[in-house]
Amino acid sequence: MTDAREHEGSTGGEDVARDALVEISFAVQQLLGQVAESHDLSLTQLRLLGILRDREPGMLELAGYLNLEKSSVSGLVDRAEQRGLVRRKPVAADGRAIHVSITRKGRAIGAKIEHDLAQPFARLLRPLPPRQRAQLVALLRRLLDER
Amino acid sequence: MTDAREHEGSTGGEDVARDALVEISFAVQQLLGQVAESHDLSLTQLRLLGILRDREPGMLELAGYLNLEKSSVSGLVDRAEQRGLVRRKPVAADGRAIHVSITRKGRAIGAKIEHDLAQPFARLLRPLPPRQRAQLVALLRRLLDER
DNA sequence: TATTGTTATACTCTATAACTATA
DNA sequence: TATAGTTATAGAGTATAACAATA
Repeated sequence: MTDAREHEGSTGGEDVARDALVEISFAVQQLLGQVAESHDLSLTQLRLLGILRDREPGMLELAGYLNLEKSSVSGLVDRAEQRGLVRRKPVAADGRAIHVSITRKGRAIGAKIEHDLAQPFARLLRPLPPRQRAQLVALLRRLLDER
Repeated sequence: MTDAREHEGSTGGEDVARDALVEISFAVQQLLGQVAESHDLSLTQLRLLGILRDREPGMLELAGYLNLEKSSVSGLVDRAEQRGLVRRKPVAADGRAIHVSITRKGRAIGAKIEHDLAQPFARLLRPLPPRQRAQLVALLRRLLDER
């Protein structure tokens, strides 16, 4: 939007790239948010279910995954537990610790949301034929994996 | 993550594409959020400043841009106004309406944030040489523009 | 009556600081 | 003392419903 590229030592195409990334990021977040909301879940709750799909972390570990304070996670897990989506399990080896696991209900809702996401993503990706789609994935993966 | 691709009429590569888009979206949001937070702004407040950079919308219009209820926007603008970032202006032609405009201070902070975003985005994009970067932009633009 | 915006209320999300219980 | 987790508290963000003022 600005003409920063004129003044700084940019490699070129940096701002259009930034704009495109910002826009796609908001588009995807909106999409995720809408589907989650249709199941009465916030994006954070959805992330929680996603993390618990194949893990049973403690609260601190969970805070790490979610990039939240442990006290925030307490509340998050409280609300999810009240809704029967997750469960706190005492840890035999350490009386202070607990592990958080997903319930059958939580897993079912997660699966339903994942299913519901297929359509919107298919629509979003429709403009790209398979070859270009693969190209996009390769480019994004390179950004993500070399972070 | 699931094997949905086995059961539904997918074009192929749909889930890796979805995963990549979700991941990049969270990465970008985190980046934006961190820079905004370093100026004590939420992502929504940052969006607000961005919208007001070249517009003076009414509350309903603003709610449309932000995809929020008008009452939510009232609070949002309240807080931004208290911090001196935006201003409510009465509209001569319609006694019910107001226009929201950005203050010099708001514009300055927005500019500072935009400046601060250059580095992190440059780092994120570093793995891609110019040609591939252009390719990525072209692919993303096609997704975004044909929504 | 319809429209623009605000207010009242309630809940989620988040953080900081203080606390409890266990190691 | 250090660590895992919770609680107390506060504020932002959001929605719904009711309201006030103007059109």
